[in-house]
Amino acid sequence: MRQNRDVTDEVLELLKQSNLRLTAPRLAVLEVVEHEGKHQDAEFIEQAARQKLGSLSRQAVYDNLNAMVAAGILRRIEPAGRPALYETRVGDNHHHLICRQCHKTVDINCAAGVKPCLQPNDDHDFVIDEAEVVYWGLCPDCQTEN
Amino acid sequence: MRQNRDVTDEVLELLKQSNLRLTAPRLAVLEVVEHEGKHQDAEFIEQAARQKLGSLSRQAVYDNLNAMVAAGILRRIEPAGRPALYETRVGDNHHHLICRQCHKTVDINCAAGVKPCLQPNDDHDFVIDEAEVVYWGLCPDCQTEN
DNA sequence: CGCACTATCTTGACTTTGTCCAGATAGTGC
DNA sequence: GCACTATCTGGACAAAGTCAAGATAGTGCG
Repeated sequence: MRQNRDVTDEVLELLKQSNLRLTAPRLAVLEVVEHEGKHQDAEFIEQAARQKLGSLSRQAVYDNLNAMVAAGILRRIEPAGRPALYETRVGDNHHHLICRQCHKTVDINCAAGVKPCLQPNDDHDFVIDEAEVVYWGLCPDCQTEN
Repeated sequence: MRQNRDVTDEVLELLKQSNLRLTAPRLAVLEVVEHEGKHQDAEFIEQAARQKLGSLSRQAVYDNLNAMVAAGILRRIEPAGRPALYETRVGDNHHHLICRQCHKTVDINCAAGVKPCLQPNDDHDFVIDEAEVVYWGLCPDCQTEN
């Protein structure tokens, strides 16, 4: 089965490079993350991908999400106290802005663009490879609701 | 019972202001977070506080940690994929640097010092109150172990 | 095309981290 | 010393995700 009409050649290439096979569950998960709106959690992805396929195990969803994060095809963000979210925009090291109330999540462009975009004054002799930034606040809708 | 010899008057004042009573479990939890080393998780705090008191329920630990975080006496950080950590240094909006391998966590002074220390180019009309930064890397020990 | 190799999927139990609930206990202000 | 209610206890429960073992199915190669 190759319903890869919705998956770019670039991504197919990435999958191949990581020895990741083109399975129906994998492509379904990928399409959900790419097209069903950004920053979805595993629960949503599971439901949507299962609907596409008819049936799909939870484990296949987690396996695929983990495999594709490891391969650099997806990016995972883990906001404090919330389930992990997945997105396809990788490689530009952008950041995230999350509403404290409704948890709406939007991308924030990173001025530097490359990791680590920030350098601490004192690195404690660590080798730092990433500066992860989460902005917290209230979205326009939640501001007026108070 | 008032074994508050190890708790500063300043903290006692903060507790009082938040209607937080001076209970043995509360003081034990506070002392652990203040003195047993920074950036400990709930599990460690529970063990250490229970040892101080003889017995202590898990729920009391979580209740106290949550209450004191809400009161601004403790700060909670939640590194991706890890249990929450607690620390007493509040009010200076410092950041954290975490080893990807052993999870050693150290404070990173924030240049600005006040929240939000970073402002995105485009705030999407959110009201942003905090920029949370986590630096990820390898600590000196874990660099050499490879 | 057909085979073998092994990545992936399925099912279902399990783990970790933490919350909810109800009743008993104990600080605190007056 | 009392009342008021914050807090503690014990135990069930919940969310998010992992582990394990066997069945299934992509893929490269001949």
